[in-house]
Amino acid sequence: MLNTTEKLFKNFADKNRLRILNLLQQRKMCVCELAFVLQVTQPSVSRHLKRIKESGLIGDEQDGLWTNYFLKDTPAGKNLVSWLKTYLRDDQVIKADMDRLKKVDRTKLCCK
Amino acid sequence: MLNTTEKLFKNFADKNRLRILNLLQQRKMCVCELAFVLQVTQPSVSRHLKRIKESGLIGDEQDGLWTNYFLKDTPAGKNLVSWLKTYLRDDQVIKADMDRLKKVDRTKLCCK
DNA sequence: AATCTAAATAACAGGATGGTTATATAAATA
DNA sequence: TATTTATATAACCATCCTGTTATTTAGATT
Repeated sequence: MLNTTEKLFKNFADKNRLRILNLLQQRKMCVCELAFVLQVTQPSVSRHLKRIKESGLIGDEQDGLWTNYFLKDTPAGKNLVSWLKTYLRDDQVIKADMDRLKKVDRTKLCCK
Repeated sequence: MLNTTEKLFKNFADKNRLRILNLLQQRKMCVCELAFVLQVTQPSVSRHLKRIKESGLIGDEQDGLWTNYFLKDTPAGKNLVSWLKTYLRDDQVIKADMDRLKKVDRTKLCCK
């Protein structure tokens, strides 16, 4: 319980994971889309996703070669994530993420 | 903003800081009381408190030789901490903390 | 002024974290 | 079946984290 809570909050204790959670609130996304929006490497995103998934906050589903990650409907998590959305709305980095999110096209991304 | 949020959540991303925040919700406490209840060393508690204080969640006041730490009334923090209280209520470690909290007597503690 | 004592700080060790590049895996397609 | 491609994993490195013990600081007391 204490351990679960610690793990839950660890998800929110990193800038890039906050950005990922904020993005997944908009829509499900694959790894290469997230890597593009965050502007970090694909393995880095993969590892963040793995961690968040282990705490039960997100799930994934296969879509051909792509793996879509999405927010799960957890009692504790959803509240925190939706709180995030409003709280970070005016942040410059978050805004820039949202802009890139609109432009992203998964068919033109990744290792090509 | 993103940085502030990251720092805020880092406070909650450690077991002992969760315990400290939970305890401070009961009453203001000095360092040696916290060290006794958590059963860790005084310098360890001092450093945790310093970190939490830097994020603005807690404040401190002098009381003779003692330094009392207390939860501050911050918009973001208070919500999270009160959520903590109910969420962790049934945890064994937290319960044991509460028991020790009742027994603690600062006049008989510390390096003596 | 000298001495106690609660708290802060310094210094250290072991382990976690987060980024990178290189490589392996597995689904889709030729 | 061979190849392509999105993702996962491994290996490495620098940094941070958290606990410890030893020491310093500063408020009280004698």
